[in-house]
Amino acid sequence: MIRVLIVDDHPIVRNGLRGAFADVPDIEVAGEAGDGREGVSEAVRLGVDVVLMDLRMPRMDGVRAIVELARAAPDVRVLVLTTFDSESDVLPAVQAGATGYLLKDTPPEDLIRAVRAAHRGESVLAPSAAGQLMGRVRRPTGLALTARELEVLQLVADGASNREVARQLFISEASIKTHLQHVYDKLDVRDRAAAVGEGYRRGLLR
Amino acid sequence: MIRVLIVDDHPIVRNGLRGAFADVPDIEVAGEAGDGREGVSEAVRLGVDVVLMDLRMPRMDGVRAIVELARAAPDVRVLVLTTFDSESDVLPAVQAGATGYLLKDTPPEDLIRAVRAAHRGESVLAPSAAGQLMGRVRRPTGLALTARELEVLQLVADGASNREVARQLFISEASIKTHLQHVYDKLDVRDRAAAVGEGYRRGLLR
DNA sequence: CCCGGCATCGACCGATCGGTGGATGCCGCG
DNA sequence: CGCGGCATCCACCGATCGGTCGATGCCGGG
Repeated sequence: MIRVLIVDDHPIVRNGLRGAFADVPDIEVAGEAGDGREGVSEAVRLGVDVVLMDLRMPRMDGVRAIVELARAAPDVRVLVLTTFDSESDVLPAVQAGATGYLLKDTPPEDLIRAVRAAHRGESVLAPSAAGQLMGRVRRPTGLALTARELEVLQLVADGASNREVARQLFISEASIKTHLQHVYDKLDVRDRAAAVGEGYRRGLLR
Repeated sequence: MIRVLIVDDHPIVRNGLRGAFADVPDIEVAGEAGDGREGVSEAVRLGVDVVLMDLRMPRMDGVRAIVELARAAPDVRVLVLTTFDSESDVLPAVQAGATGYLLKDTPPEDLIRAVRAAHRGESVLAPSAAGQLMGRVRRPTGLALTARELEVLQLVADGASNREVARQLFISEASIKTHLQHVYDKLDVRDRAAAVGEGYRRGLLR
């Protein structure tokens, strides 16, 4: 039995979702919540397996709630269920730890499959949401620093000055400056701090 | 039936593990591999559910194998099973995508439970490994930048100079420098690039 | 009520960095 | 063979940054 919590600020939506699972034998709607804060506490209190989470809500938005939930109950799967016209929150939600991202116009049968999949820990993405992530993942491939440039950037991110990087790589400081200039050009930034920031945001560094 | 792959460079260890699952009805040892590279290809070829992975191996180490596997077969759960005296690889392994981290002195019955748990997507951590992660996760809480300091650091990470940060926050450049000095002290770094790097590594920035 | 943390601001100076315009050698590709 | 990409190196200069004194005002806890 998969225990589900419905978190949405519209009672009508909650009822609709509850109805979608009414005839499903292996899924039980264990509770409902009207905002993010209540969603987190209820998820913990009820010990649910999957949370259906809206994003735009009062008191605490869905992304924030996902973050809190990830800390309070890491085993709980969060399925984001948002309105069809707002697909721009995919990245924050996934980064926050959402297991899936669906739109509210998803057919009930697909929704049921998604809950089962989320319960198994599988990612469930609406096609449009998948596209958002693809673009995010593909970037590192498209924009490539050379091995040397990346090496230099990594050391800079670890706090090394140009001189220290030069010593560690057994080349001159002038070369370091050249490499960094190339990094700045490629990442479209103007200083080392921004380069480090972009490096992390693009997944080049870790 | 949970299909398991054993990846370890010691045949004796592999035999020992295989034996541990001999009388377990819901777990089937689908194959074995002697190094990371073979582990990845066998996991894909056999379509297993859970991989028991050693870390120190020839040709391709376990962490690297986990990374490859996460890309080639994201649904496969990896249970790291390493020697008792080397607990320092917890972070890399978990970051790479390991579902669990156990030591080789784990009793067979616990190991069996761990495989079932991993199959369900639950995290399984040896107590000592859990401690490693706790420390990592607690840091952001324990070491807190003030809201203002974080705000400044975020802007710096986005490429702003001190002057630009000052303008955006409607305060003087001198204050920015002071805030940054405090950030350097708290993060134990000496320049803005390293501060940005530490900020990302500690999860303060995103 | 006083102390400490936080945020704000100023001044000074040396060190470092970023920008520019070069240069060389190696290697692979057409 | 010539071209481009990569890595290496040099010099110069202005801008920025980091380090270190200092200071003020606000606020909340002991």
